[in-house]
Amino acid sequence: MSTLEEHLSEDVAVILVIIGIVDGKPHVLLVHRSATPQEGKFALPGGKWKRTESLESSALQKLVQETGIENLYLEQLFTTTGLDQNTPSIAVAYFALADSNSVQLRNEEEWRPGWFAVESLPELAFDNNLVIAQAMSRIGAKLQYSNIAYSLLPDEFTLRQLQDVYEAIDTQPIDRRNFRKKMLASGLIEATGKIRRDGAHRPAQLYRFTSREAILI
Amino acid sequence: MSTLEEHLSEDVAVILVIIGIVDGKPHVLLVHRSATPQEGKFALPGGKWKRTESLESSALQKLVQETGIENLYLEQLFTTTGLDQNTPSIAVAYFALADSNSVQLRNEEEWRPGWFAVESLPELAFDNNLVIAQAMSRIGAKLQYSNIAYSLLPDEFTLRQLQDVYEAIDTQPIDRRNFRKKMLASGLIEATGKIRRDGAHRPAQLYRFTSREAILI
DNA sequence: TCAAAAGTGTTCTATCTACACCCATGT
DNA sequence: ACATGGGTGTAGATAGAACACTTTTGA
Repeated sequence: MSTLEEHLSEDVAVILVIIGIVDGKPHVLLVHRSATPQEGKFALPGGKWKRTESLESSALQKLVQETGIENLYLEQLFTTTGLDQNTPSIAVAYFALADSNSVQLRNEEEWRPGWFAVESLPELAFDNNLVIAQAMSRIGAKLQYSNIAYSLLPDEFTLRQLQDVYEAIDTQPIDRRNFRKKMLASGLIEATGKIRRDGAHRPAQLYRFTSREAILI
Repeated sequence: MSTLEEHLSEDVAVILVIIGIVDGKPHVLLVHRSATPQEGKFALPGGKWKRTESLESSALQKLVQETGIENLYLEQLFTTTGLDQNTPSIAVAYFALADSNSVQLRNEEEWRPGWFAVESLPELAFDNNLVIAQAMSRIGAKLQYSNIAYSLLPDEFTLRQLQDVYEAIDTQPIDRRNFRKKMLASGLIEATGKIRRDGAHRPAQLYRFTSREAILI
């Protein structure tokens, strides 16, 4: 890569808001900045856009690198300027949804990636707090009229797990009976026929999403 | 500006989907490309991002240049790569809504800007047809739960004019009585007390938007 | 037998849809 | 007087919200 191209590639960054549910609450994957600028702060994972590929490819590649998973829901959020006041640059933000139990965090001394509860984040580098807030807002809206929750859960799940995801994002309780009716009537999920025993109570039926591609309803 | 900076600035473009209603149908403002690449085709107006300002400022400046209006609704759509296969670059697309009767088109021989009906567009430069389709989809959705229609109309308007806007975007007829009830109940508009006479029929009351800032409902 | 979560139906309420007639004006 | 678009109310259908008891299991 020529010196010119190296310089050029610093102009455009891709950053990722990777959301997962941990302990029933939405968490975001953050890394620790060990280099300037904003050294010592936590920040969203990201990288430079490689001019030889599309933005989407760059984001997807970073997503796989951070989570070890291939088929997560990934959507562009927006593009901002001025991450860093000193060097004019633009950052294209994406958000992704992941089943946190399936994610394999990178174990790197330099970055120390980890899950952080969205409701109690520290002050992050750049405008990352704002970017995360926007992502949560978009996810909340989109949960209501799409099946993107598929990306927050394992292939098979109980209706209670599904409801937990909705309640974690909406942060308000949902009536169990109405939720079941609505989800089943939507056609987005179907029973697998299997049941799961996990405690001193009636076993729960397992469901799956009828499609694991994003669908608007 | 140094040679390096000139080169850098070519990497990021801002393009605008400016939508207005002409003859009861949605139209988009296009310009004629008189230079390579894609010479001779029509395209969305746009320009290079100036690294000394924010993306939003660049878009707004271009918007004023094309329409002569300051306070239009402007929203970022998304960012794409590969407008031109040869030189890797990214384009940040915005859409704006304008009262076409208030717009003063630039009268430039080189660009020849004009309004084109969205439903019968020619093949445009780059992926502009796709960008416009996405903009229309977003506008259609947003009309339902916001007041962005304010930007498509003059300050004072009749309920019929407002309904025409909605029908032009949705491309399906709406019941007049239900529409009036819903709009008035929403609180987004209020009567001005004035009436407008324009023909051999009962005069219509004029309304205004209670707010000319974007509001979600 | 007890605790804990799963499963299930009905009533009420609010919202959306469909629909027809009179009113004010200019010609 | 007539043609044109503005203005109004009601009834039926649909979707969402509220709400309590029985079932199955493990300890």
